[in-house]
Formats: sequence, C-alpha cells, structure tokens
Amino acid sequence: MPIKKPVTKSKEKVTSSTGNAVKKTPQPINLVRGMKDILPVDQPVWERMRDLARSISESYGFGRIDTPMLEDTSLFIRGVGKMTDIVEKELYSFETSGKENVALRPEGTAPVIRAYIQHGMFNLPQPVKMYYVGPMFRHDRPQHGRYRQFQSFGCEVIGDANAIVDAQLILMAHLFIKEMGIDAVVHVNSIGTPESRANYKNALVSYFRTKKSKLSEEDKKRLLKNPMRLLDSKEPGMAELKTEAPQIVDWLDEESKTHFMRVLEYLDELGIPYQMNPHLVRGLDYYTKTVFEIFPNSTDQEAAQAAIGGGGRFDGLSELLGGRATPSAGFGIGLDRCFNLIKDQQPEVSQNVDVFIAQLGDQGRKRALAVFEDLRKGGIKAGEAFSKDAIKAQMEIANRRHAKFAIIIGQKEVLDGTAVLRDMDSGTQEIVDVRKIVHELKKKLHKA
RNA sequence: GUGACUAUGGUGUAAUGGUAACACAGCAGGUUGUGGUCCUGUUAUCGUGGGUUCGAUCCCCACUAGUCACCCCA
Repeated sequence: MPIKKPVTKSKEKVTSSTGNAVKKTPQPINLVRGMKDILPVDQPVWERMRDLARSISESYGFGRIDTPMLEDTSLFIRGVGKMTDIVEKELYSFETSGKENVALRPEGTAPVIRAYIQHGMFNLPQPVKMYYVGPMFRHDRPQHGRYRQFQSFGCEVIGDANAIVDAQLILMAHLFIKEMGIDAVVHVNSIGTPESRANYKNALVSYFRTKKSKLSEEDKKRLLKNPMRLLDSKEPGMAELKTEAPQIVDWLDEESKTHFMRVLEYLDELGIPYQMNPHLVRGLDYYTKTVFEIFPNSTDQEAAQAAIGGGGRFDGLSELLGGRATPSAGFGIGLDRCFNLIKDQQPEVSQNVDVFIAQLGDQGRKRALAVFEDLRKGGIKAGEAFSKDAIKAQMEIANRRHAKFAIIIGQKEVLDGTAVLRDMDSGTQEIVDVRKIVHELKKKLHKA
C-alpha cells in the first residue's frame, strides 16, 4: 500500500498570554456515516436478542453458520439481482489491491446458499437448516432504524419445497418478535414462479399504460424499470388505480396457487396474525412464491412503516449461484429495528455489588488487592476503587453501588492481619481476621 | 440517491450581534481513617470551514452529521 505523505497541515501553535505554547486540540474523529456503536448500557438488550435468536433457532433444529462479511461481488449481483436497489446503489463493493472484486454482504441469504453449494451440503440429509446472526452492510441514506451497518438474524431452510416450511419460518420470525415484546403483524403474498410473474408483469404494464396520464413522474419511471413497484407506490391518486389493477393471485400458476393456499391454511392453524397483502413485492430478485414482511402493530405510530423482518421462498437461488435446483425458504430480521422498538422498556444496567473494598495507604492498597481476588474467587460480587486515596470518596462509591458491606483495610489492619467489616445499612462495624473474611461474608450475605 | 428541518459542555435544556445560563452526571474539597443530606470549587474557544460585521454562538454560504418524508428495506 502506498504510504501517504504525512499531512503537513501542521496545527498552528497558539501562544497564550503567559507566553507558553499551547497545542490546539486535534479534531475528534467520529463515527463513519451510518455506523453505530453499541454501548455497554445497551448490551443487555443485545444479549437478550442474540440469546433468543439462538434458542429459537436451535429448538427448531437450525445449526448456526457464520459466513464472511466479505464476498465476491458477483455473488450478490447474481443472487440478489443486478437491477435491485440493494445491488445497484447500496452495495459496498470495491477492488482490493490484489484486484479482487469484493463486497460487504448486504444480506445473509446469498452467502448461506453459496456455502451450501460450496461445501456440498446437498449430500447431507435434506433439508439443511441454518441460522445466522451478524452484521450486514448497505450504503443507503441513514435514518432512524436504517444504518449502513446493521445486525440481522436469519434462518434458511434449504432443500425443501413443502409449504409447511414457509409457514413454520413465518411462525419462527413472528415468535422471535413476539418474545421480544413487540406486537407485530405479518403481511403475506405470493409472487409465483418467475414465469407466472412475468405474465403478471405484462398485464400490469398494459393496465397502467392505459392510465399513464394519471401517473406521476416517479411512477412512470417505475412503470419502465420495475412495474411491480407501482403496487406499493404512495403517490396521491394511486390508491384508486391500484384497486382496479390486476392482482397477482389471479395470475399465479396452479402450483404456486395451491402452495400459497397451503401456507395460509397452516398459518390459520398456527393462529398467526397475518394480512394478505397483494401489493407486497420484495426488492430482491431471488424470491419465488411466498413472500412476507413483518411490521410492528403500533397503529398510532407512524414509525410503524418500516418492516422489522421479512423473507420468503427462493426456489431458484441455488441455480442462479451455480448449484443444482434446490427449493429453499428463509427469513431475516433486523435486530437494530427490534432494538429501537424495545430499548425504552429496558431497565438500567446495575453496577451494584455485594461488598466494596476500601483501602488506605500503600500497605492497605496492596492487601486490598489480594482480598479482592479472594472475594472474586469466592464468588462474591465485589467492587473497588483502588486508584482513589481518600476513604471518603471510596465510601461514597460504595454507597452509590449499593454495597451491603464495606471492607476497610488500612495500615493498622494490615499490621494486625484484620479488616474492618462494616454493615452499610446499620452502620455497625466489626473487626475480622482477613483470612476468614470470605467465609464471614458468605455467611452474612446468605442470611440477608 | 432526492427533498425538508435541525446542530449549544458527558446527558437533557436556556438565552443572546459584544465569547454563554440551569439541572443532572463527573472530578476535587468542606482539616488529618468512613457513605447516602448539605455547601464550595471545577468541567463548553456554542458541529467544521469560510463570509458579512468594529465584533458572531446567534446573520449568510459551503461542508459534515442527525432527524423526517420519498426511494428502498432490515
């Protein structure tokens, strides 16, 4: 890599009134646009989401797969589709110094199928069920709940064409969201096989051509580029046009139709709240037959626009990626969006401890260090502020962290081999043998 | 990617064409080895860069970032 010449924009030295040279503080370096830190306060929620993803996946028989964040760019061009927004304008792709064309994964399904093909998983008992949790990247314009790096949880069932798979995946996705405490509805639709979809597309185009004068500029573009998108256009006046537009269900081939009916029957059986949404089309080329998206059920909130998860069937994806024909289905859930919906109900992380060790003087500090280790090994949640000198400050911290007891070790205690054990509630203190302190504390904590 | 709005300390806010107020958090102290109250001090060249002006945090422009709508989706 070429070494860049150091920037010579040398920070001017400002001379203060006292004549001393004062360095200008350099500009802080901030997050790259669209990136996000997950701070310690928020980790408990994230832990919960990851735990839930794992336990649900495993209880339905899914094994975890981790694919790299970096893949060959053509995986997404072929898998997701060259003309999709995800690839066309949101893909983080670049050429490495070794002239490889790589891209940061914008979604999880194509990589999983790639791995399935590459590792010959078609030789395993079918279907192969895998789940993933990890970051995805899309160079979109950031907004609330829309980041350029976001965490996804997804499940894929590869090698099974049965409609019950679709239904069970929808069940799992809905279950995850419900368990996180989010009330959600599932929107479902079927977009059939590529052939039936092509026929439908033609019908749709000819219908809208007759209404061309009523279309907005934006929608005229859609008509040419991606006519299916006209169905979820929010342009004024479209609602009326859409109700009269041909519906995809009427254009489905027999097999897709019965498949879809089956899925709906299973959903009814499972009692999953769903809505038929004939306007639901997905932005990835690989979908066939069943498609679904999950929306938060907060009717009063307008923020309920953004889907928190989605998925469907992608029977043709394996072949697109050079594998044999393998019917598959899956879903993905946006963990950041879940997080945004539930973070407010989250309790603060407690820094509370059972015992706090306060020390005085060098000798006391050394002894306290050892005692802290004893407590830790003894399984007692202990706190300390060894870098503080004043005992007052240490007691303040002990109090703030709701310690039930404080151990105080100073010069005198070190010489006697003792420690002061203070009950923080009553304020009573006793002197105990340092060697027995763990035992003593366990007894007291157990009682309390 | 398109349009609109916003940008004050760690956090949440206030005011103002003459360099900033309040609350909370933080740190240090209120005599020498002890907490929860109280008191004091302390913590911001007002996102970055330019312009207008005697002078800008407050006006103008650009940039950056965030938010909202669109696009799209997780």
